[in-house]
Amino acid sequence: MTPRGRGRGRRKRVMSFLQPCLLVMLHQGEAHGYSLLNGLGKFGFNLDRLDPSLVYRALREMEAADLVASEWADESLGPQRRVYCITDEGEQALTQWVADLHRTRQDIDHLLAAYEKVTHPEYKE
Amino acid sequence: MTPRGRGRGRRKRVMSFLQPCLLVMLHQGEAHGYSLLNGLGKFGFNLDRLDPSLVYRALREMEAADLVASEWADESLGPQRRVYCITDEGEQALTQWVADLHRTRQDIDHLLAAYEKVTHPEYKE
DNA sequence: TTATCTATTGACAAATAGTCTATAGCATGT
DNA sequence: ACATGCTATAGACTATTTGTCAATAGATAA
Repeated sequence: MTPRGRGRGRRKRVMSFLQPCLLVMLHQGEAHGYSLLNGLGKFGFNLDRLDPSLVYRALREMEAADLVASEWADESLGPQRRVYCITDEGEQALTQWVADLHRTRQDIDHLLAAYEKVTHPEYKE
Repeated sequence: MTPRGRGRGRRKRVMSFLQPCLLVMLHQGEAHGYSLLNGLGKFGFNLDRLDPSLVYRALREMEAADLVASEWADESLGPQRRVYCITDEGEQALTQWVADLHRTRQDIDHLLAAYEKVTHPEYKE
């Protein structure tokens, strides 16, 4: 039966990272949902487990927040596809995301350092 | 009135990071909830906005998952405090967390690199 | 015409996170 | 004695975020 090979795995951080990844891709140039979905592979997502609806939903949410804008592309080739591009507000939001991610990175480093300090103690006063 | 200075801010990543931080602290040595709460400041948490109940809940959840164990300490000084220590299973889980965080760190680096590549293009073919 | 791939959407359920309030012992000041 | 405040923990309830599933629909290949 193979009921959609997706899902069925344990839950993982997805959304927390999904939106910024999409924004970065749109920052690089406009694209439609399906191509963005496939592009996520490069950002560490496992495409076999990633439900497309998450991506489309994220795009719609970002559009509602005016971070992206979209319109139907009528190339009369294949099904209709909605093409997204990033807005000025989206670029600003992305700048924020980037700053946040830098901070998150530092926090992670700090945590890893705290862990490794106890695991491999060089000195003990 | 000052209705508890906490909360009232916008939502932030908290829990996703809370459990590993607590585990790392317990990896360093046993402690009770309140001291762990205060220790979170070193991991980038804003203690004024962090609701203690999140910490206690996280501890209870980790105990339910056998990652930590606790007992009441009866020092007859101040209110009863529950002292937690990490279990073997908790250490294993922490190892996992650490590996995950390394991966997350790489993913963030990748994303930041992708962003900065377009922001400051050196070459354009 | 049936199946498959691209493409998008909507409804719903589960998990996670956040807020507020309650409890209770002890310490300090008045 | 009493109010206030700090340490310490717990519970209920809400909101938000994630994850799953199923539906729709055009195009293309068998």
